[in-house]
Amino acid sequence: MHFAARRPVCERTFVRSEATILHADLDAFYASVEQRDDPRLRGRPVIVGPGVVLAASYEARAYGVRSAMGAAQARRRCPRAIVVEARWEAYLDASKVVFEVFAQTAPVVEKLSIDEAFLDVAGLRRFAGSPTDIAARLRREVREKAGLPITVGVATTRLLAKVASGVAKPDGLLVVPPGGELAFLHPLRVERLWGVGPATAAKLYDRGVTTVGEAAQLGEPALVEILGRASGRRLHALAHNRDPRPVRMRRGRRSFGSQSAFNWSSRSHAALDARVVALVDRVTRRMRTAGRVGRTVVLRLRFDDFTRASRSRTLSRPTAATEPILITVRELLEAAMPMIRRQGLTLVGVTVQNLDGDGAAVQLELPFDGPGRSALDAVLDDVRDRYGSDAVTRAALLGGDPGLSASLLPE
DNA sequence: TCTGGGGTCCTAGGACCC
DNA sequence: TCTGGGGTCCTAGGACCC
Repeated sequence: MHFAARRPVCERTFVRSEATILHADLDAFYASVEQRDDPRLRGRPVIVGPGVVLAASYEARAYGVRSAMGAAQARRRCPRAIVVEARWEAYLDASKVVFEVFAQTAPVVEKLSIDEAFLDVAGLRRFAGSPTDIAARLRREVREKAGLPITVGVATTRLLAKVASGVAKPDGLLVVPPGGELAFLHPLRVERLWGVGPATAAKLYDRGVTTVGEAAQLGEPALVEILGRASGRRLHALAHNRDPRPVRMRRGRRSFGSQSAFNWSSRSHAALDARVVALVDRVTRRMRTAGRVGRTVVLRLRFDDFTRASRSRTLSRPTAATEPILITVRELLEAAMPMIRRQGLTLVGVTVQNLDGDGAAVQLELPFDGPGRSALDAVLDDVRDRYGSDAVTRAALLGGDPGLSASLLPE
């Protein structure tokens, strides 16, 4: 017998009787695109670089090559590896094709990065089959249309779907059945959880915690004490497979940044300034293309010993113009010069955040192109594009002269 | 393990206002 | 005049992810 149990509405996002969340993740994405486009690379260890490993094919990973590894070390571990230079346009094109398949598969797609997304397939059973069927078909279609291998995890929560795809990689499909969540999750090592990196793992090891189950047993107060409030609570929730966040369209980005390695050993102030000008130019150009403005300008520095520092200043008005941002960055840089002279410099970066007054009520001004729904739709589309579909419910529309605008209330 | 470039979120202290 | 507590904004740093 199979029927939907009645549950209080407030539990709907917490408890699902069916695993309907898919996490779809392309395998060794950049390397797979290279193998797809050059038959000579198929079945062979491929490293996308150069300089640092951006992606390694599974053949290369078998030799211990990992992304973010230095090229020299990667070559030592796998001398036979073929190193190719990244082709960003090819990756963006491939990603576009894959996301079109996603969009045709589910009504709600949450993009996490160029090569992975969550899909919610709840309510599709009658005309699209079970989530398992849908996931299998998705993998087939990505293979056919994009020529790429993809792994899909299916579960009742986002977290678990992501963990499942991680376990199933490469070129796999793993469904965690409802009721079997904790049995699947608890034996895994804590690093499998989203947000547990080396620093958090080390703190947990100190307390003798190595598996998700052990973390779950520790209890929330103990985890908060070890990791701090937000991280402790989150880890406790995740260890019990409580991930109430629904799959939703992503809200817009929150910053624009650019950085590049820089060697201060030349001791040339002119060279450093030229680099900074180029960074500011790149960032502001991207902002103008996207039609976004920002208020907080951040100068990022990395020193010879790989420690980092940042210096920031918040402008009185948001902007995407090169000049005010460049002036600000130069002032921050001037103030930081003693530190740079003392500690050397290996990287310099510029980030602009606080976009559109982030967090506060946002005014979105659009030209009013006559009465009717078109201007309204344009404003709402803009809100949706920037802040996600759920933000529309928080947008208060203001009619006025000369334009129609929406005020986005803080969450 | 000698390290690229793009992001996100959280914390904590100080300034400032009421 | 002295004082408390709360809220918001800004700045800097840390951890994590792809």
